[in-house]
Amino acid sequence: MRKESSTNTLNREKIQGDCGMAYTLDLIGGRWKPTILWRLLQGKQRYSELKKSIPSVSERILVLQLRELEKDGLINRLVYAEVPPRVEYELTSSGESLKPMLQVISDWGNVHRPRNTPD
Amino acid sequence: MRKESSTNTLNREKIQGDCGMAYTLDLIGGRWKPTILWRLLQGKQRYSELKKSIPSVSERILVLQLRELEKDGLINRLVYAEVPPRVEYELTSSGESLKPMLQVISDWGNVHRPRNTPD
DNA sequence: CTCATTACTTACATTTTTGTCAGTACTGGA
DNA sequence: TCCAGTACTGACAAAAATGTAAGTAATGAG
Repeated sequence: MRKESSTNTLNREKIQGDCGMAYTLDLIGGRWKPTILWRLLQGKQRYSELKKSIPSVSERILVLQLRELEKDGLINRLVYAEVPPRVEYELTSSGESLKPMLQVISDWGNVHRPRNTPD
Repeated sequence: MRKESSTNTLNREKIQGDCGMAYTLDLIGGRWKPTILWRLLQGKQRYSELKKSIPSVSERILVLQLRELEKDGLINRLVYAEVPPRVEYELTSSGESLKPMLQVISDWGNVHRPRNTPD
């Protein structure tokens, strides 16, 4: 998915190495990652529950974002040897440690963003 | 640059309307925005100074990111009627209000990221 | 044997972001 | 007239992110 040595990738890596902010933002910056993390802060969730609670993601993308969060050590994927399959996702301790930060980010946004009109 | 009604764009807008976190992350999430904001937290900077302090950005992208930050109300663009031209960028009060949040994001990243080896 | 259930994959297409490189506009001074 | 200096802009190209639609694997219930 990523070329190894495009200027784009090199720049990304360079910035992240220099700047904690860029690193953090890359981890939580995917389209659906904030939503997923927010859900998981409420506790462990099955794949199907996540899917239901975020109806506009396609499965492909949901899985993709979950895999990245897992690779980055923010969530755990718990597979139960059952049929039909059961897979649960939960925050790692590293993921949990995001909580205060996510709260601050959320608060800033809620103060400054234009709101959706509730119907 | 953006189609108005691609699923992609609609999803972005929907999420942002529902979730302060997604809104905030979209504002500060561009490749060079954290770096630019970090610079500007140190004070007003001329275009040429920004360019010099971030040597790997191309001018086109630098300008693009500055324009977006401006559109989103985080920075001001001050144009002096001089020749050769002089343009300075500074944080708005809204931009300044990001400071504690950026600090938290930066700190989290610095604790958790793998470091660049200093040469 | 067939079906329902769950958690995915795969192939492909579209949209968005980022980057390259060359050029422009202005004007005061040599 | 020609050039230096500053802050851009434009045409084009590559890479990355996101989305669509259809299919797969396993197995216990009926």
